[in-house]
Amino acid sequence: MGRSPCCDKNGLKKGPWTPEEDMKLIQHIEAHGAGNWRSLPKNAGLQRCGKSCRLRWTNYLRPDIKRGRFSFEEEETIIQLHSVLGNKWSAIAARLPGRTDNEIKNYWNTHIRKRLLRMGIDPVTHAPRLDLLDLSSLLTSPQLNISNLLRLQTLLNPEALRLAMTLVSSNGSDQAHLPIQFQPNHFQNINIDQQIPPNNINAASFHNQSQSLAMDSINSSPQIFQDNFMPPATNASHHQSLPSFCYDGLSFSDQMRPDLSENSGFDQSMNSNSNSSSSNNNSQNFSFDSVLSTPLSSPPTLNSAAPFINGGVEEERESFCSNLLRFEIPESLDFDDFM
DNA sequence: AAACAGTGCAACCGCTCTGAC
DNA sequence: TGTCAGAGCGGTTGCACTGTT
Repeated sequence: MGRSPCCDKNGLKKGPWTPEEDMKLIQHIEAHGAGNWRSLPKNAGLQRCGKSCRLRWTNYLRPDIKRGRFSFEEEETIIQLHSVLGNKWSAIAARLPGRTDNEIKNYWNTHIRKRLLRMGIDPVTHAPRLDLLDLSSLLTSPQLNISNLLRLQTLLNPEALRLAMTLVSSNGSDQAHLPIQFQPNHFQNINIDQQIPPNNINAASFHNQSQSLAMDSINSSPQIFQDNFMPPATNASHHQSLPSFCYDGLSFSDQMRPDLSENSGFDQSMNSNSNSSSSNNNSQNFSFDSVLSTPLSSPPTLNSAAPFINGGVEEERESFCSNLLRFEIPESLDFDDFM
């Protein structure tokens, strides 16, 4: 629409800011306040365009900017908010005092996104995806066999799982032991995602969480993987001892339920989750309603994160990231605020 | 020790959207 | 209603730092 460029490029400096430029900008804003970015460079004696000044101020020089590594809580909050808001970095930044949208975006792209991908979680949808996992490492795991894959079937992308099954079978497993679910064309019948109402974002989100929790158990340590996915216990009563977190409202059939040992990391994770829920009514039943009943006055709950606050190595964080994917969203949270 | 590759981050670009006038 | 400035966003670049060979 014939709009003039934001600044005259001729004679304007680009690139890293010098301390002198920073001082000029800070002193000018302290004296006159932020705003009028177009005229600010001239008034402040800066050879920069207004946009560059605005970005420098908002992303770096603002006195309330918090520098340094993201804490565990911040990281958790980013993931939680991103699952709800998507790439609305400014909206996310508004919930993280001292952090800028640009900083959060960079941190997401360089750290969180990569880590979610390594965990086999789609950073866009926050859904677990086996095709994003390092399948080769899974397949070389001594714990991998048909039984283990059977246990994974409720959690993973069916097509990817079928590929895994094919690979395992080709490695010498007896295909005669393949259950009916793994026969050709059967996976489409257990496509979990198809059971989620396509427009029910909340349901899908929490559905993703439950899958993410399980995926994290798989990914975080071989021992947990073994605990959760070694040959099935024959005691069917285990199902009854499980919280119904994974299944409520999702129409999982009994056949699709993972058979988890009572003392598995998965189970413990579930229990800790229900224990930390403000709506916990001492029942192990977990429904979306209970998740949504967290009071608005409290920020997104940071469950059991204390040992890793502002510390801990990357591996620790990864092994603990079941919490990262655990959401407690206040029922009265007005999502319109974000939009 | 040097060369190289990988990584993280600040900063920029180009575009769209929003609200004030 | 059109124009404009500011804000926001996704993508990208350049450079410093670090780890590996």
